[in-house]
Amino acid sequence: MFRLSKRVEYGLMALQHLARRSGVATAREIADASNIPYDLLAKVMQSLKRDGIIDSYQGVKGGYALMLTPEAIPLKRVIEALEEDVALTDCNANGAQGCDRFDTCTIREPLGGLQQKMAETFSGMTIAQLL
Amino acid sequence: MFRLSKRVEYGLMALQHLARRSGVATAREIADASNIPYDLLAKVMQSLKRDGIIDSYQGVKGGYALMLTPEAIPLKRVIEALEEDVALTDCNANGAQGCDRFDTCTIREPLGGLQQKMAETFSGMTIAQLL
DNA sequence: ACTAAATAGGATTCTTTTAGTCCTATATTT
DNA sequence: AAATATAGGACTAAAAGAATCCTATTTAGT
Ligand code: SF4
Ligand code: SF4
Repeated sequence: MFRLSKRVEYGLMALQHLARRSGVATAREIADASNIPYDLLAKVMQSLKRDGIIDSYQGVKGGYALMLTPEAIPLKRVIEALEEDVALTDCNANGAQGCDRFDTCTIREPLGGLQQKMAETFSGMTIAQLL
Repeated sequence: MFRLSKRVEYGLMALQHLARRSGVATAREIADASNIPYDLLAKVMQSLKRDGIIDSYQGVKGGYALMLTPEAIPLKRVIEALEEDVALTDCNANGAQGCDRFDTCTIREPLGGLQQKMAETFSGMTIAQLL
């Protein structure tokens, strides 16, 4: 329980790699360096690109590069770029539609506070702290 | 991602219920009150009992009651009583056996720190804060 | 002694999520 | 034109999570 998904782990490794080399790196290069499945990493990179955390260059000599300084990339952003529905509870993620018990639930509000604290923790750590 | 398991949600509801009534309550009563599947709750209660958070009484007029004051039951304990392998990463949960990349992994240590912060968050909130 | 109501716990099944793979299209450099 | 990259859809496999079923044991009350 509470595991970071592989997508997120791979994403962090990739961002760390990019931050260290501060230049362009290909998905293949990163996959080889970190021993992660290329196909999966490719998807992860695409998601990070869509979010605007990294930029991409196609074709030969292409690859990926950071769009921001490592200090400006909190883990929270990385996680949310790679996973939808990041939340402690269904209600927290999708409101009343997320859970039948929404109206009667007696633990919903306190858990909302907890979620808040979690978010702060993940906002407080950045890629810079992985270097 | 990051969802509390149903076991944990149900466990928290049950503990809240017991804390509010400060006496004995049956699994059936709690299940009905909170709209949760009885069979599943029954397992959850057994786990909480094994951990020593609650006590149980068998037979007619039996049920469950808190062994501790609500203030003395941090969420961390509840979660760990109900789930094994609570950790952000496989390595964090099972050490080197948990992951092939253990030796070469470059994000392991920083994530360890993050896990630490998470643990503090969950230690800092107790059942008393659900009342 | 018997019955009813409760916990204890094993085993199994169903569902959902996560991880991984495969294939094709498009862009760009040489 | 060929080689090397990203882009992205579709699919499959594996694992985790949730729920259910069934049987045994304990205990209060009659
Ligand atoms: S409303 Fe209550 S039961 Fe439903 S998801 Fe939120 S916390 Fe869980
Ligand atoms: S060693 Fe690295 S890859 Fe393996 S589980 Fe830990 S963080 Fe993830």
